[in-house]
Amino acid sequence: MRISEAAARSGLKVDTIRYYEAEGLVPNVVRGLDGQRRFSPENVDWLTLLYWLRETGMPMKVMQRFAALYAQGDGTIPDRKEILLDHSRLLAKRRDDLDRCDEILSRKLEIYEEYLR
Amino acid sequence: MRISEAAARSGLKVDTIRYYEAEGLVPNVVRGLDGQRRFSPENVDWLTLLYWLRETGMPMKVMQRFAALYAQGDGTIPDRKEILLDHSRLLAKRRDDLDRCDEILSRKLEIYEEYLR
DNA sequence: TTCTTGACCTGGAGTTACTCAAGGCCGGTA
DNA sequence: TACCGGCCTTGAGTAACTCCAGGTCAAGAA
Repeated sequence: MRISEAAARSGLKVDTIRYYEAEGLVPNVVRGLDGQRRFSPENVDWLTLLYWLRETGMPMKVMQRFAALYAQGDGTIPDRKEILLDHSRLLAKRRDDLDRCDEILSRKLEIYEEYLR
Repeated sequence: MRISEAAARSGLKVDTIRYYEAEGLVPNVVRGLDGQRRFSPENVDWLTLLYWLRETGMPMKVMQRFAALYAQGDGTIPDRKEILLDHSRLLAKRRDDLDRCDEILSRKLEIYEEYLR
């Protein structure tokens, strides 16, 4: 499929996909005879994964490493697993941060309520 | 107190505090006779709030607006309340994102496990 | 008293991760 | 044939820090 559809399906913007490809984050993107990118379903799966990793705060350097491993084939699965497990721990930390912030917000809002009475 | 202590207490870095002040995010910071910033406990509370707002994804423009309202006194509390409520809704969205990503990660990890057997 | 150290200051450059705009190609439709 | 939409590349712009150079100043050591 074309880049606009890949964007719609993955959640990434067209510009971001091109940028990610240039930075080596998207292996195996082929071009048609017209020079345009063609995305396979596997490409789109990969982009979708990148979308969620980014959305939850994975730095590009890590994504780059992850993509390099992905490009090297199934032998790198243990390493990739390690990266995803690390990220999963980051998610837990972020959830804690959200809880902490929620707490602070509700305390602040209570104080506001008192002023408003 | 001095800037390094304000940084330690709020979670922000020294550089970030100076940057935030320059951008108008930190009202009422006074200077000593030596020209150095002195932070009151109220300043530190404010910085701590900014820390958590940033940590959970509030854009600087919003923080700027929030700070401007704060600087104008208690009359702006309804507006500030609105901003914090908006942010609270953003937190809920982020929690959903984390759940969604967790799901995707565990599916991916399952697939990896299968390869590893 | 002079020297050194450490914390602070400003201004400006560098970084990350996009994001947008300019200018150009190409295939399909009116 | 003329236009249009979607694609292309290159390069500039933006957000939010982050770091660095070069300088001041107060306080303790020699």
